[in-house]
Amino acid sequence: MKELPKIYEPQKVENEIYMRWEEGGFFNPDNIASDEKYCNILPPPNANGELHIGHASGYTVMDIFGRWARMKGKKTLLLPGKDHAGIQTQVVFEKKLKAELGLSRQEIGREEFYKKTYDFCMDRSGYMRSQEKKIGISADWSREKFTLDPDVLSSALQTFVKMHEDGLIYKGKRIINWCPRCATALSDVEVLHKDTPGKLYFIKYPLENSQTEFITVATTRPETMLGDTAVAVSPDDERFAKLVGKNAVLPLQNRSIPIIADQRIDLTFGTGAVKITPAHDPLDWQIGKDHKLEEIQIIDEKALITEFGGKYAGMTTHEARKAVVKDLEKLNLLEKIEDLAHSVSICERCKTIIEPLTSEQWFINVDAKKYSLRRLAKKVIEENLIEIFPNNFKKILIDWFDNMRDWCISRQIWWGPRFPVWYCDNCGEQKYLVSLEKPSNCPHCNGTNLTQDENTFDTWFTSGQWAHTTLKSRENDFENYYPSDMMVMGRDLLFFWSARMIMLSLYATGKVPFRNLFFTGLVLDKEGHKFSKSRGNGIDPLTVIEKFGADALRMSLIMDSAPGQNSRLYEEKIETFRNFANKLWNISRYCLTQEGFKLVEEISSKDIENPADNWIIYKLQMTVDEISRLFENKQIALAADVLKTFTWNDFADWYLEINKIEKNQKILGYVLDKVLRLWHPFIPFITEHIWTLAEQEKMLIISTWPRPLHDIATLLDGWQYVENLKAIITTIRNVRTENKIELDKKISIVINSNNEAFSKMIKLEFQEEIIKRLKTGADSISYNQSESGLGNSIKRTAGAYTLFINLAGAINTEKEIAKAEKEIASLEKFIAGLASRLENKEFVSKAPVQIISQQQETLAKKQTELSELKKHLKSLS
RNA sequence: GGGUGAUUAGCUCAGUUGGCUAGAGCACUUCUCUUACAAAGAAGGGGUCACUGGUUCGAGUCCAGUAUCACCCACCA
Repeated sequence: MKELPKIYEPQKVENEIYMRWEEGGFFNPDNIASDEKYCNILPPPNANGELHIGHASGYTVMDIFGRWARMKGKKTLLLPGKDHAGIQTQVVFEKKLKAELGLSRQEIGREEFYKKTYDFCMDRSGYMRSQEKKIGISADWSREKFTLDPDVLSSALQTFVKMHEDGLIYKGKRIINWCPRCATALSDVEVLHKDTPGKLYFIKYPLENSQTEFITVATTRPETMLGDTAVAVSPDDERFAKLVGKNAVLPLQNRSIPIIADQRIDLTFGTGAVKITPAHDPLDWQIGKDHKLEEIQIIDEKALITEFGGKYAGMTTHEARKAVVKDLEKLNLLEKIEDLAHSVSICERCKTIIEPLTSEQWFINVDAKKYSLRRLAKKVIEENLIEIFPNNFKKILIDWFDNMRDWCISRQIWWGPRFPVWYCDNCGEQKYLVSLEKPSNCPHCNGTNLTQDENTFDTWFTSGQWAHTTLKSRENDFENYYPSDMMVMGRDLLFFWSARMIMLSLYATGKVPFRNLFFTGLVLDKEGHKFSKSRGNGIDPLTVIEKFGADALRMSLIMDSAPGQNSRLYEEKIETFRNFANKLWNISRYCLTQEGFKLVEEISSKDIENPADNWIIYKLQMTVDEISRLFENKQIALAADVLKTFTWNDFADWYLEINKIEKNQKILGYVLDKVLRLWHPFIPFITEHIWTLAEQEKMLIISTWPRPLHDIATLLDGWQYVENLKAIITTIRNVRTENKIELDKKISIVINSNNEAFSKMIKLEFQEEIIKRLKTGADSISYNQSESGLGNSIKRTAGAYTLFINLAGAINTEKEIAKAEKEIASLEKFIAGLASRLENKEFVSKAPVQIISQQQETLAKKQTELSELKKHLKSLS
């Protein structure tokens, strides 16, 4: 056995291990023969940058479940990919183009821009792929996909064609969210709302044919009055009842506009009268539709005032607001201005203020007669055809579907797939043809000059189909792996992505896209802030991996947090898991350097030679059971915690120490074998590395998950013996520390027990040797069933035994008395509580028998302890 | 305006179907470089589980309400 370093050095082994996994073909499910399958289509990160810690967090969760499934013998497919990320990538790449070449996209033209952006995405994808490998994700790279891959895309566009045939698609002029900077329409979810201090302007609109009467409206956006086509009041508002049906004169524009009544007006807000601008406000647009009002577009797509804005034409909205307010003041029509906190819509990508505009766009009717996307999506969730974890997200998703409005899917950007919609130059835009391929001629007039629709798709239209389109390009994959078992995503993608995937996949395939939907929380910095570029608090996964190793990063991302709950990440935390990895390394180092050591896959009951073997096998059995149960419940953080306790506190702290004295290499090899397997999904690199050092033939990644060990463990008895032994040792150490006795000063111990447990001390020599050598400093141990002549010793209860520890005069009597008194007080209190509970008739009649007998046992034990302690106190004073 | 989550040790957080005196990591105190590991070992100290009620034999856990914080949704002009 070659010399092993004292410190585990992940940097030296991780790359090589990943390469061996890849070359072994273990990520490709085709190489696994099994009837059981497991599939997780990985969420595609945006191919325009690099991985951040949030990606790493999600990937870790996915990989843990994936490796677990693989070890359970399932044909396991983790399918990776990248998203072209329409608007975001265009924003990123335009900036890059400007910074590096000083060019705008208009200057290089649509075709060239698309080509350059594509190359950019390919380049980033390559880099991001290398990052994903560093994290250790066991994905099948031979199946990697990009949302713009021809097969993936064509499958997604077919859904559009089908939807069009089914009447779910319509094109229409409607009010939409317009980002003036991105120069495109946005869907509702791409708009953020930000509370901002603003002003509420009260403007007097003169009544028609009157010099003295006015109706006063309140608005936060006075410039939009240029496009007003009505004033609305509540039908229940008596103040204005007599004005309904009359007209007002729109100041500055001198147009006559009707005063109408509408249920949607809140008579308690402002003056109760609202100016209606159908072209520039969503609610006004609705009201305008219902009252057949004219729409006057006075703000254009660059957020400038149009020709319909009269003398304000060409101004920005900001300039127009100032000018309008000033002019109204001059006319004495501005009644007052109040401060008002209200919420402003901004673009999710560039934070520019959204201008609501009416515009010709493509929409998906999410509640069509023939097929209601949102109702059917809601139904599968209600019926638990998709299990959502944690479950509280289920209600949020259902509520969202209930309130969902039609989905605007057209964008006026260049980066992304164009609509498969064709217009004939002859027939014009009124007649169009939907077809994946460019038609050779127009079905209406046979003309051959056909041009494609300029619009590109909302990026969520294609990524919303990722769950099934990715499986369509290889024969049988769809049949084999759809629906997938697991989908993991950050909770911030709840509406953007999970909702769209459920709707679109359900529609396109008739089946749910996945059976389990697992939401992860956000990863925050040490202070609980989001990681962001502007804050400059980002943690680069690669830097962390370089410093602490991928395994430590993985552990720190999934442990100490509850599912769906946000968690914090910082160096000290990662360090503790790096320390754990090192602990596991040294445990293995000890094992591997033992004479004749090897990993052992199976044992039988006759391999158990001493009580410690018995004990550790029992503990291992409990751990395997517990971890398997927790995995089934998707509680991976708790599973890792249970395993950590077993590894460190049971195996390393006790079994290894005892093993140095009572060697049984077979059990040692067996336990380490199981420990490595159980840890592998969490920390694949170090476990695989140790596995290799142990000269295993097959790699750990494809080894089998430990079975429950009941067949062996049930044969065992007396495992509690070691628990008692631990108590004895701990008690002696404790007494030593309390009395400040140096370890090299030897003490003598008398172990006394007048109960049955004493007779159960199966192997006295074994016990004696261990007590002496496990840092107790005991040099003589004797056993006695009577207490006479032990008055000079410190007396302690340890497990089923009473110890008399003779410190050879070093005893601090005063301290000992104080301690005994304190202990007696707390014991008495505890016993009183327990006794009264056991005397309670209701408790005895209603509580489960198990609980009652447990508590009776405890009571008896504590009562004995108390009386012993009292005797001890008496002997001291 | 609606919703969700959080509130447990000095700090960061676990706590599964309600059940023995509520746990971990970090930090803290004392001791130890003992032949796997000082990135470690040994022994400790530290908590009215935000508050008020309720259900229950039994509540950190379930229910109702209150407070504070965080996040999400929303067409309050």
